[in-house]
Amino acid sequence: MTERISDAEHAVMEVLWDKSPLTAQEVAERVPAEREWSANTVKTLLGRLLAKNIIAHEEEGRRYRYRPLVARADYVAGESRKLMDRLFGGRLTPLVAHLAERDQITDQDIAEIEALLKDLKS
Amino acid sequence: MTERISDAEHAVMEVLWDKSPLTAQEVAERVPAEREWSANTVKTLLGRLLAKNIIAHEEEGRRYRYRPLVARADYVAGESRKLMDRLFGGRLTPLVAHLAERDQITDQDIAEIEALLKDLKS
DNA sequence: TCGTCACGATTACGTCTGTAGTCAATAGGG
DNA sequence: CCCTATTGACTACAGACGTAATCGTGACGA
Repeated sequence: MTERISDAEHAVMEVLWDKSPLTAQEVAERVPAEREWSANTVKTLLGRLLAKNIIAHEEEGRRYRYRPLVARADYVAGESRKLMDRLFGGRLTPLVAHLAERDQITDQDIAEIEALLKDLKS
Repeated sequence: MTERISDAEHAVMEVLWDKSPLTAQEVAERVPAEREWSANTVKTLLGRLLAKNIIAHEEEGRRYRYRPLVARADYVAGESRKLMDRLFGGRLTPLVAHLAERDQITDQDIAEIEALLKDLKS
């Protein structure tokens, strides 16, 4: 039942996942510079995330400190699954195969994944 | 420079990637039933995809037949890359690792991917 | 020939998103 | 004690999206 996180909201979440709790101002300072957001924009996004129950805030003097209510790993799992379901019929193999074909996989990737799979077996 | 494909538009694209060219009516018939779209909705989406230059149409008597201008593989590659960049720092290994941890990978997946990687190493 | 139907084009409209300005309260400096 | 700077709340607003009704035109059966 967790509500959708938009792209802009996601940028805010990454900041909070990296470190929390933070004040609105601290979040604004840590958001990637490319975004060039005004402090107000960040506050709006924090407000929307609050309304969606994706973050919480605790009073600290005359301001708030915000912290995530959902774990990054859960979010990431959901997004990964959605992509696999939508584009690869829910299977991981076609995803890996696709990326391999596209030369988006390096020799090092191959070695790392092989090691990973080896650990998983047994 | 290819424009964004929204979620609803993507459902239409899947139909056309599966078979094309198709008339608007044929597309409507083939769209997954869960969507429960009216024929008009499908036509609107076809119109938007046309405007975005993601599909083309050829006149056929008093109607059109629509066909994709972008390959599914290209779209899929773009979406996969976006996900990896956004959530896994652009690396494939963490994606696989994440799914493995989450038990979203089966023994068969492991075997298949191992075979795949073996082929790649030539 | 006339009404109806099949199509694409146009228009509609509420919601979500990205981005930000404005307002009200309050705490701190002078 | 008053002015100002900070901070969260509220408001704004254009563009994308999901979903669809309506309009205009040409084809086709009666």
